[in-house]
Amino acid sequence: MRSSWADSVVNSAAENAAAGSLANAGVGTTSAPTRTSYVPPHLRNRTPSADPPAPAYSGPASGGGTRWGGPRNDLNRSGFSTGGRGGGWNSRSGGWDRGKEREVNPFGDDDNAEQVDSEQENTGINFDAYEDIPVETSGDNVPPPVNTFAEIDLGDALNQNIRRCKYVKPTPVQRHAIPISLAGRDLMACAQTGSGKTAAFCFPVISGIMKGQFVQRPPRGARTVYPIALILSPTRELSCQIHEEARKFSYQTGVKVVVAYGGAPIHQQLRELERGVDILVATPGRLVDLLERARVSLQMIRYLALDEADRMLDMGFEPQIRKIVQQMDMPPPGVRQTMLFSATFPKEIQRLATDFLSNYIFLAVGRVGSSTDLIVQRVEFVQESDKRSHLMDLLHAQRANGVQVKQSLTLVFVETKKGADSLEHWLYMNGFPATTIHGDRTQQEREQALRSFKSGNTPILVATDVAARGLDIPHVGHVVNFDLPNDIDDYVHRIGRTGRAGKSGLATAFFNENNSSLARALADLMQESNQEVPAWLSRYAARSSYGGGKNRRSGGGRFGGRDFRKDTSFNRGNTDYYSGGNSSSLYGASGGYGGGYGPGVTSAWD
DNA sequence: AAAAAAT
Repeated sequence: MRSSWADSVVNSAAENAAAGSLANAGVGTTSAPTRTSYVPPHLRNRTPSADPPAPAYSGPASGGGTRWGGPRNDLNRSGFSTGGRGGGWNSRSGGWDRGKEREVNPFGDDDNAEQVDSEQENTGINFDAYEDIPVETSGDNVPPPVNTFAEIDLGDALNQNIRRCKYVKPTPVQRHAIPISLAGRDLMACAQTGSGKTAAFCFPVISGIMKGQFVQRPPRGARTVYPIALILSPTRELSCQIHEEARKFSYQTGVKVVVAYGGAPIHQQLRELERGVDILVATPGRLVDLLERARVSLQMIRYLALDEADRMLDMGFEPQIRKIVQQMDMPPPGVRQTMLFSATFPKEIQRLATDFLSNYIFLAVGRVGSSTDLIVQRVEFVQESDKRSHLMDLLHAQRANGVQVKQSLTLVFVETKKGADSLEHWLYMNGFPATTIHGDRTQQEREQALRSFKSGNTPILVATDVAARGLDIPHVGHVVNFDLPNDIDDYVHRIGRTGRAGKSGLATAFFNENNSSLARALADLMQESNQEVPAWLSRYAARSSYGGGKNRRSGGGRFGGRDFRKDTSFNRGNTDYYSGGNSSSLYGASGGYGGGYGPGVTSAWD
């Protein structure tokens, strides 16, 4: 049985489904297929007279609905009975009772949002660490930030979940991104994970789905589902994590969140989809599969969010993303609302991303604890042949220091999958319980490894870059870059696995001649974040030509990126990007934003 | 050159 709220509201629009592209080929409906054109969300659900032509559907499935949701009184009449569900957003206080018992409580508490669970410590965020974060916004008519959740009308159910999550007040990225998103604007946001970024794009989407009336469902029996929001991420584990968070936020809102990713049996995911989906969280490959099977249609997408957007648009992913966003049945920019989030945003990628955006706002949020350096970064010169024994020394020292194994996890990044396996084996042989996560392992093994690491069962995780981005693993006290990445942005993401949510952390890197191309960027980054830069590293940095190449900091300064529309070298002859009304605002205690790549400015990361 | 992402 379908159980997304949308299904409960209306079961209609057979003619649209029948007319809709490939998705419904062969799916028989009893109504005459009436070709209708796409109706943008802002034009839907007006008064009956403003609606598109009269509903044509008179099939056997229901007593009839209207296309695009129809007027509210109509929803109240037909929708509730067909779904057997109560409530709508206009009668929310009395509504949504059905399904409450059946929805698994993702908080694991007794359903009382007000109850304080003292056992469940630190699920929240250290908000004190966010006080003086610099924030920069640019674009036309930027909506002002909010200071409290109360200022925004997200709805009772969502507010209750916010309390359950112990979010007391919005983080900087939430303060700025939520009003922008609620205003319906497209957004390119440079913000650290672990500071409530997922919530920043989930809250407005959930709230919008709850309040919106853009409802569209295929006729009963059609196996195609029509999510209203799509969230894409570059790794399966990250998609899982976003799904888990989104489920908390949407608990008892009636908004249904489903995740789809590869490496896992597709049938269970298909079953979940058939039960109804409003928000689909997915990795690109599996989504393409679902689209080609016509099990998912993007026709009704109103919100598109790309997490780790710079990764999603880099060489490896770009074709797939273009296919999903531009070559299937997704509404174009300006019709859908698009939000791109990442901790780093190279300018080349920003330019690429404009293909997906419409009159967007750029938002940059400085690093967590920019004034207090929550992550201590160390670089040590270690020859390849000495790396293992050097790592062993670090681990022994850690153990000797009485760092509780269960309390402090160590994440070791290596360059290759083979290298990960062999290092894990060697560690294990030497008495350090370790596991590994990389793309050559089965999905089951990957998820098992992550669970085992998180639980402290194997407090050392050897990982490739599959674990570099977005994963929120509490208690990672130490990130070791056993092999340094070639790109400074990857380094930034990797060390961001520690020092999460305002907590402190340590990052150690093993550097040798093989990494000389990274020297300059690494030295700059460390200096910008007030780290001690070894003299030998500075010498390497001075020797290496800057070249303006890949390792140049994408944003410089305190942010993970700056709005490339302000960079003349990217705008020569393109006055569009200068189109007036560029408003810019700077919040924070660190003084005016200097711009450029000058030294001495605190760096942004993650 | 490596990593990730569908079967």
